[in-house]
Amino acid sequence: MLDEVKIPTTRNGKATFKMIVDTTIDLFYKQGYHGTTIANITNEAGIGAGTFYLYFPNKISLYKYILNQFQHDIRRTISEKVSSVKGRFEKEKEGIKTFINYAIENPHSYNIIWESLYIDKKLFIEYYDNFAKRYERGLKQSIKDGEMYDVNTELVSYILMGVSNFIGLKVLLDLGSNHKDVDKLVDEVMNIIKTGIFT
Amino acid sequence: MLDEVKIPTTRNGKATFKMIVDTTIDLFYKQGYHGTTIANITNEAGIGAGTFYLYFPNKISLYKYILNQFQHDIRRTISEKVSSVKGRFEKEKEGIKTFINYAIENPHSYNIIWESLYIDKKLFIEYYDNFAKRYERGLKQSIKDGEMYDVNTELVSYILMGVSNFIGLKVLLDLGSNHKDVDKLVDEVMNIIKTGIFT
DNA sequence: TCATAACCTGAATACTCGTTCATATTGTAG
DNA sequence: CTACAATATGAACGAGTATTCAGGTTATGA
Repeated sequence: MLDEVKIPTTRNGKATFKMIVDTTIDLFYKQGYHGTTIANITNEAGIGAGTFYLYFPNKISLYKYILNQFQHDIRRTISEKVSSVKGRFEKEKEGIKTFINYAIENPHSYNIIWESLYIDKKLFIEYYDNFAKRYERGLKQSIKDGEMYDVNTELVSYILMGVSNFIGLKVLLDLGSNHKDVDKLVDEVMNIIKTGIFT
Repeated sequence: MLDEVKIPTTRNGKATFKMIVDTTIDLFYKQGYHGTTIANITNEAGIGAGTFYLYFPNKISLYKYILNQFQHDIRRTISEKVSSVKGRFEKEKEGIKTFINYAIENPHSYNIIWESLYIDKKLFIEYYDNFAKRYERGLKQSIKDGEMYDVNTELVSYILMGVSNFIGLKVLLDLGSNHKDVDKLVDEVMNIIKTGIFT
């Protein structure tokens, strides 16, 4: 899946590799996976068409490489932020805040992750299944600690993913009224779902 | 946008038109928009390649036609079901239930609607913006009637859309544990979000 | 019955795209 | 300085693709 990618060893090679990846992230965001051609990528990156195949055996392997990068980055970012906060309610709030802020700072990631459903359904399922399971672990701990009612953790994790994804979508696509202050927006969202879920 | 579509007048023409639409819905679901060719459609439908262009000027116009059909159908189905129920909480429950049941019975619709984000972002924005606004109308009425706290209706509508979309996604893609009984599943979901939102 | 509008055809056209390959240029270890 | 591995090139190839068109078939209203 990823092992087909050839990581360059020299300084020049690394620069070219990075150029390909960065250019592609931008193009996938703007034109989508199917709307982006190898010619688009190599032209924009200022390299020959053949150079692309020095590092990636085909278009899909580059997509998977980028998707994987975002998955790791987004998880690391959230878990770092959340771990520095005490209490499940505050953790959830921080998690959603971080998720949405990440989406705003990396609008590319959002599009690219969702698009996996239309590139290879397995990738999409893997991603959300995994995300939900990580979520559940935290929720179960909070129930043990008595910070939360004994809810169905699986359902709650999907509910919270749904909420953060759609609020993120709203902010990203600038749907409805504008929300410049994400912190305040998330505070409001959390207030709405608070008493239903938290002790 | 839609006026380019030529609606047939004779019995034979109508049958061919319907054959094209039905076949395409199935193919878009199985192979995605970009993965489906006109040749796929005409072969599967058992018609000549040229026949396609008798009714649709191009592939995108057929996609828009199908998207529009689903939008109307899904809205009509939900509003019919919801109107026969009294009380905002029961209405919301019924709405989410109907939405998820619709998704299960028409798994094609879900895929096709979401895919709009990667075909023409405007279509996607239009769809959810519109859906949210309809949602808000109902919520505002319920606030007036004293059935609901004075919440931010815009946020609540996105929260509810997020919840129903992700629970629907979970059911459709068979993520995590199975839920054969949608009614019970939705009851559980509604219990979780109940006290936070409803009086 | 027959004129005519609606319907249908599929080979041909004019692309575009992913990928390959023979050849050329680096950078650097020894 | 040199050999050689890593890096780079872009024209050429082949497999598709959406769409057109010149010509054929059907159905129906008068």
